[in-house]
Amino acid sequence: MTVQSRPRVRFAPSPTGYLHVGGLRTALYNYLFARKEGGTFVLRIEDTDRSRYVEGAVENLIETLGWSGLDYDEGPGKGGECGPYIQSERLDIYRKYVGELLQKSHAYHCFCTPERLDEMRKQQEKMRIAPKYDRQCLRLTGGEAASRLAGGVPSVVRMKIPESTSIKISDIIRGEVEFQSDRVDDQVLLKSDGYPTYHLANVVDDRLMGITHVIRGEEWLPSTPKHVLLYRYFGWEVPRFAHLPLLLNADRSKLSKRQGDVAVEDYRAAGYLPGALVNFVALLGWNPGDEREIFMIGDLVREFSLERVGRSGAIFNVEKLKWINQQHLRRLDPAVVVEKVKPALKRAGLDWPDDRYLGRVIAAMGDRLTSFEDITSFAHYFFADPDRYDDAARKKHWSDQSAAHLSALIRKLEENADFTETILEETVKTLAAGFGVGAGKLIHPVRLALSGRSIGPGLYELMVILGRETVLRRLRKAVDVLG
RNA sequence: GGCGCUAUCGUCUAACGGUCAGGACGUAGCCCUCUCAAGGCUGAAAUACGGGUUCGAUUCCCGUUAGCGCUACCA
Repeated sequence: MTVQSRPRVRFAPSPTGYLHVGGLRTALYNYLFARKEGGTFVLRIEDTDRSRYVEGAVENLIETLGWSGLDYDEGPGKGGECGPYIQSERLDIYRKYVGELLQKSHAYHCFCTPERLDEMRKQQEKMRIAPKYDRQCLRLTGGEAASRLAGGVPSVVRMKIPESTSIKISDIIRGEVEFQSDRVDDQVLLKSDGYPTYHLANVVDDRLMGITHVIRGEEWLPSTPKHVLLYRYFGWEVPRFAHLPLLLNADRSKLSKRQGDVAVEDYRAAGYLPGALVNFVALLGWNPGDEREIFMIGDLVREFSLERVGRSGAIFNVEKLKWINQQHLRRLDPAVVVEKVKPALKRAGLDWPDDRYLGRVIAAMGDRLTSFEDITSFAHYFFADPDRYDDAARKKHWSDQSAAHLSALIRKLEENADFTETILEETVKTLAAGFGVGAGKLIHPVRLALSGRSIGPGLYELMVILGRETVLRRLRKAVDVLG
């Protein structure tokens, strides 16, 4: 019996610009698993491709992860026993382990030029065989290799894949998966620029950082045999694997830019709540086993298990996200909504008298808001006089008598001392009765005059919030403009 | 092409051999109503196909098909 130690997991993104929602979900499942099991969640930056490095991407990644509410225990800016947590700062470590592989003849130097490799692949394709390194440099004598190395010939280090064996991996989500070694390429481990490739750095770091469970996207499944082999070459215990189903575009291809927003920042900017986005992506591939759908992050921690993660890819459906966001929004304290809505209003150049006013607007909008940004469009008229009148609404609700009706209402409102919902309702209804029409014949044109549209909160509530002065101004303008 | 993964309503999913195949988003209709939301009720909507195994397959096995992923000195 071995002592069951607390699990350690990691999220290991490469800093290519922004946090992808697929990455968010991978991070989330790692986070949930760690928190649920009382383990440790590590953040590691995999920046071994210098050509793809984006300035500021690491900071942005950390910031966005923080916004999402996924706090990590060890990583850049946080420290920990196993640092540094940025791979470009660990080059010496990788070189050391490559040396060990070389010494054990589990790896070899390769001097083939990119041009030659290119040509080789073309030939293989022409012959309709699987593209695979032809091991030309494996046949080099030790002396030949040494002299080329000494002569400064550019080289890489490749791992030597054993012949005719099968590599079985056991995946928590997918069960047993078997690969034939003859189908596996002699993977480059160390590039000619001295940087490691993902495969080497990933295995070495996972080992050195004590990672017990590798929870990552399904796209890594085909390269897992290489990783398993590396663990064996080093004599290390292989961690548990869990390959997550992919997040998909509407056409079922791997979720990508160009088919909608894929950056967490995009959803943040659109006014979605972090808790809602997290709730939504959690449900893409996992479910609690019953019919609950609305979860705060703490609930997710309590309920999560890798066993309940599905195997098939899931389409990122924004409609459902909107609904979930709305569900989260209505559970929020109105005072919080007031604060959250302010930045959106400022960005839109809209002004408001005070918090009390904002509170009333939000109360009036009720469940109509599906995001904080909505207030700038759906509730625009609470902050500025309408500059145009919706055509469809006008056609439907504005009649030849409307101007006369509104003029009469204006006179009534000028006389009325009180400006309350009750009084207003009575005024409008009495007036309508006097004209011999239904209240709707007045209500709709008035709403159009006040808001420029035909949708929104109840009319009397709207009038009270706007106040007598604004109401009168807008009514007069409408009579003037709409005739 | 090779290798691998996957396959339940349009979408996210439940069912771990026996259910009228359930829920949610979306959608249609009705109710409520000054509009729009919200809410309530109702409806349409799925086990890819073909073989097995079994008294009985969504469920287990095989095949086919389809989709996706990987096949870089990218991750």
